[in-house]
Amino acid sequence: MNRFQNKITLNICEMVFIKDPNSSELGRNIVKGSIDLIDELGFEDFTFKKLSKGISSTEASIYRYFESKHHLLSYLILWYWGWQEYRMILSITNIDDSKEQLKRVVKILTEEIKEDSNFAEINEVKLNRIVIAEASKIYLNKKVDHDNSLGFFKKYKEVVQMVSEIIISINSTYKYPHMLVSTIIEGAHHQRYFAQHLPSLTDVVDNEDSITTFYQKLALKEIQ
Amino acid sequence: MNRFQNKITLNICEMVFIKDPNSSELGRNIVKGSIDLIDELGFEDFTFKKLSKGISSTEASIYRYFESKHHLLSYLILWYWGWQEYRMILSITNIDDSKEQLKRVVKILTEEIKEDSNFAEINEVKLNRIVIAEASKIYLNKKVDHDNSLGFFKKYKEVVQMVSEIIISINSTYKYPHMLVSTIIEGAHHQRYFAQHLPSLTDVVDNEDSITTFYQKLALKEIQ
DNA sequence: TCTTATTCGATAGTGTTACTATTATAATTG
DNA sequence: CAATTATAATAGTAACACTATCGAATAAGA
Repeated sequence: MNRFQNKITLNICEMVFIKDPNSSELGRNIVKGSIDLIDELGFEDFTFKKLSKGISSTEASIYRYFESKHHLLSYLILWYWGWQEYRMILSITNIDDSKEQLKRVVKILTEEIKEDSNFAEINEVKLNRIVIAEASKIYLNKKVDHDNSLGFFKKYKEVVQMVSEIIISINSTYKYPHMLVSTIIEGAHHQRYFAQHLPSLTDVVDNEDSITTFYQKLALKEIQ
Repeated sequence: MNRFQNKITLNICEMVFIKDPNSSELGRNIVKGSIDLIDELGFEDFTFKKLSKGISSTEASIYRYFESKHHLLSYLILWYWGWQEYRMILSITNIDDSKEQLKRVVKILTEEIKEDSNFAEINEVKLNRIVIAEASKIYLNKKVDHDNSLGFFKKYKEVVQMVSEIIISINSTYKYPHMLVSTIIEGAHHQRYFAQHLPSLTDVVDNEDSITTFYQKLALKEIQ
């Protein structure tokens, strides 16, 4: 299983970092430490100063890897979507029925994340919470067009494109595949957040994954 | 028409401001000026110092109305949902068919906003752009539970509840009305933003409102 | 009209954040 | 071993998010 690790890591766009954090111990500590700290404090209260204390390094050293905390967050999100893409590809390998493929990828994109032992330095559960609570901040700002041109959202787009192609193979005349997919992904993230903090905006019941069920059914009904 | 103005304005939760901005010229300038400036600069680069210059006042004076820029943004969003609620109520008055009601409220929640001359001091077009690009920041942070307990999201919840009730009157056994409604609202906002900045995540075509069409159809198919 | 309270602008100040710059030392590579 | 590179340590800056104080203008009440 480990053979995938390098592949995914290396795929991350070089524009997002100054020096590849995967190339050194300090770099890996920055990534690992930032996941812990952003999850704990939220992105607003997260600073390089606090991170540097946590990993026994200095602010200036972290700046040699990432231009800003915004870039570091973008790196984490990019890694996440690379990882999700890899999980999606695995999950539909050898599955011929497109509807079954769709069900499986929607499950991956909407379910609660469990830790993946293949990537020791990344806590996927925490990273998923970060994606839910912080990811939109990397594009909801005035630098979005610039960052987009540097490839910050490439992996996310690939994921959307991949699911869209499955949808088209189910119904080749369906007009809004990308809209449907991005609605499902963002929607599922919102629902998980609402379930925790604003429950009256959702209908989540315990001991069943109503979020995944909801979006799986929604997708199939919609594209018929 | 003007008779609605006070009603909506007064409905805004008092916890969100220190002094009611509607009670003075300065207060109204703060609101008007902040809409212009947040739309122009984005919430991150927006500061009370810049705003105070723009309205020829001082930072300290603005702090007498709002505890922080976060509170000011929350006020704007709260106003927006109060306004949307009022538009929704008007749009379904005397309409008996629940499906037609649903189509109409979904249209209001997903369409491109035109200016409403009833509220001179608020530029609804700019405010809508702010809601799309900045609104999620008022709940995607560690203060969400506290702010929720103070009623910051009350109007948004009421809007979701109102549409959910229409859905239930169409299909009383439907299990996920709130999930569907919040998915539609957040989804539509995302699609408008993606259409501008990340077009490969959506399928927007010019000279037709595909976003409204998409969500109207999605809603009806889903609850059948 | 005199008093009192409120509002607002002006100014100053504080701690924190998001960086940048410099230097010395330790580790790695050729 | 020499040369390069990586890192830690330290210092410094401009901007930001406030807080505090004070005095002038205005409005409200007696």
